[in-house]
Amino acid sequence: MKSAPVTIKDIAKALNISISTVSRALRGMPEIHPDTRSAVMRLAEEWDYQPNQLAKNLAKSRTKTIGVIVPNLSYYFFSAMLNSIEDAAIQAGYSVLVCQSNESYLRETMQIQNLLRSQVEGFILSLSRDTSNCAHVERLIQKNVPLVLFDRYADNMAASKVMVDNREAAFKATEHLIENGCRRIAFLAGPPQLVLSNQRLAGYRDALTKHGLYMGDQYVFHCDYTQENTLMQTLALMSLPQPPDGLLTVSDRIAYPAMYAMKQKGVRIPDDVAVVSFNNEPLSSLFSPSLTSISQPIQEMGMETVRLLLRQLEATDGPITPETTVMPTQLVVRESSLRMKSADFLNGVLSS
Amino acid sequence: MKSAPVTIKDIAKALNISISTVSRALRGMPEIHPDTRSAVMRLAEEWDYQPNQLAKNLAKSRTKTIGVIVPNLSYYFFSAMLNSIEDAAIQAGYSVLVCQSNESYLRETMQIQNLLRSQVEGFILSLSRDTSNCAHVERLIQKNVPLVLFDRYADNMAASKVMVDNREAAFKATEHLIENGCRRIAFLAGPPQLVLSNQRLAGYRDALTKHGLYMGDQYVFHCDYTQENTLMQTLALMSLPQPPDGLLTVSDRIAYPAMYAMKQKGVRIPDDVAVVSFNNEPLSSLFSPSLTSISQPIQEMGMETVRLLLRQLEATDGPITPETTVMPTQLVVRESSLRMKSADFLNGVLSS
DNA sequence: TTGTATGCGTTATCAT
DNA sequence: ATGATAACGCATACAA
Repeated sequence: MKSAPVTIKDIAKALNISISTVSRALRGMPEIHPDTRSAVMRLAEEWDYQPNQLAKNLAKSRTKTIGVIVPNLSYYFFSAMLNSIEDAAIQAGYSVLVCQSNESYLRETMQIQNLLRSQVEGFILSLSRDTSNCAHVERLIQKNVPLVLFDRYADNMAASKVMVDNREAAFKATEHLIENGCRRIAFLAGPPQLVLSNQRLAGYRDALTKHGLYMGDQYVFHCDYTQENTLMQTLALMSLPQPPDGLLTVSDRIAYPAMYAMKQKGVRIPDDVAVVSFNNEPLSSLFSPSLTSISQPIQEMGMETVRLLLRQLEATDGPITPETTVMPTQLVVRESSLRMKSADFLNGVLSS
Repeated sequence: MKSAPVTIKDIAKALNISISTVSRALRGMPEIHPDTRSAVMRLAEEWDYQPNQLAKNLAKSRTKTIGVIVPNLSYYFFSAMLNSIEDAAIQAGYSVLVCQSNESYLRETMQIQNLLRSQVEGFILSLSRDTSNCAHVERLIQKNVPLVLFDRYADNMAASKVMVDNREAAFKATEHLIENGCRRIAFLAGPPQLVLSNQRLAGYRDALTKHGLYMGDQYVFHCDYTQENTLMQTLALMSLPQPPDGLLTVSDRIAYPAMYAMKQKGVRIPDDVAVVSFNNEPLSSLFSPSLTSISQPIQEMGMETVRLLLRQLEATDGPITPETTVMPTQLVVRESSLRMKSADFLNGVLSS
């Protein structure tokens, strides 16, 4: 039971002037007489007038709003990206509508439709785990709706993308394990339909091959990002006839339960199994052992994503050719992968 | 550069009928002739017609939308609450607009204003860390805008609230520490302006007093929820002339860095210091030692929050008297607080 | 400097 | 069963 909100019509009536004058005064147009303006402002203030954004947007046929859909905001990576995206968007005068797909293809499709109906002018999108069919995204592209994908994208899509060099990152992570004496390196991958998971898998294979350690994918297991599933996959991995002595995981969120399961089994980290992961969440440094992880430049990725979208939003002449930005990663070495032999340690100390 | 979206007017023109007929057909009104309806539907489908939600809402003067403002979605508690709230809201035919205050009072005020302008019909709100002045919320109440606060609320506000029994929870957590042999129990509290922090502080004091262990607040330190600050406070705590042998923290998010700092200092957990915390995040069971924590019924809290809001939204006769729901918590005991003396252990084994 | 009139895309109240 | 037409709250081109 709330009273009807005050409109410019109310103000106009009270002041005995026309609504257009009120409208102009409120928006600070220069042609308005100072007295009129101050009278309008006073009343608006006093009545706590709030412009109706719906009406405003409808009248201008513009919302200056972009829709953001991510799989799940409880993942550090996505909530951090959201913050970065929001900052950049606000900076550019846009506001943001956020939705979660909850890793569901169906929900993703519905969210796109909802946002479309809410007249968002463009999309920033990271695909759900269960999205293999991309017809819904293709339709956006066909309609020339400005769109940028980040992190979780699909191949063969004529859309702008922002991502890190997943292959290279996995390659250097794997090499790091090799340098630390690992010979049987396992990979806890993500769902097979995730491009980024496959790219990281490729980097992992390449590194092993380069060092003559590739023995097929017997050490590759796929996880679905849930804790239970990861625990199971890890146990399966460790009960292999020849258990691994090194482990690469596709995400910190997978590394945590994996490390837990191994510790429960009496496996020492890094001595028995060295671990490297992806994402470098703030928590990864607090675990014991602290977790070596690939860090992504989240801040910059968010800004870049918005930049690519703005380029499309503000394009005047025809559809824009999609751009892809590949950003660099950094391996943050911590305890979970450091197996310093005493000789190496001494060398390190002496040479510094 | 996207082409103008199709409207009912376009469909009407193409079919040579009036827009009202199209509108009715699209909404499945019974009075429409089957042939007309199917013709309209066909074209709408073919052209991928999307109703303009702005226009719809403006015409109906209803948005069926509720605004949710939380401090930060990267906290597990808040993103989990959001999921629960969204589910319940959708269930009731409402959609949700989410905003983060980023723990800033200013931002919180702006978000409220933005949501108000977007014509949300009600608010679900958890106050920012920096919110001590509550004029912005009071104004909502004065305007009779439906509103429910959860978790982070302020006292003396005539609004509906959902929370857990913080005092009781802290009391039983502290008693648990005492039962496990702790005699000098410290409390890493949150910012002093957070009501929930003070309530937990009260429960902590009461438990100590009851057992004759209260020695003033020399063991109470306030954290601001950042990792760095928590590390510092923990180090300060441990360098007290008589360091604590038990630790209660106001949040898992504070417990993680605290445990990390202690381990760095060679403090053994739980032997030297036993730890109990709040929130029972999924990760708390993966740390080593696994973390004893107070669990809140997030799913139920979200549903209850929405229920209280709906009661206001759908009230017809005058303003509703605010309701407060206090929900139960559960102490989930794990390794960080379990100091089983060998005798107890044997008893436990023998009696089972 | 101000007012009038029209439109934004839809719903809803009249008629017909 | 369908068609005009007036809202909804605001912006804006055109008049005055």
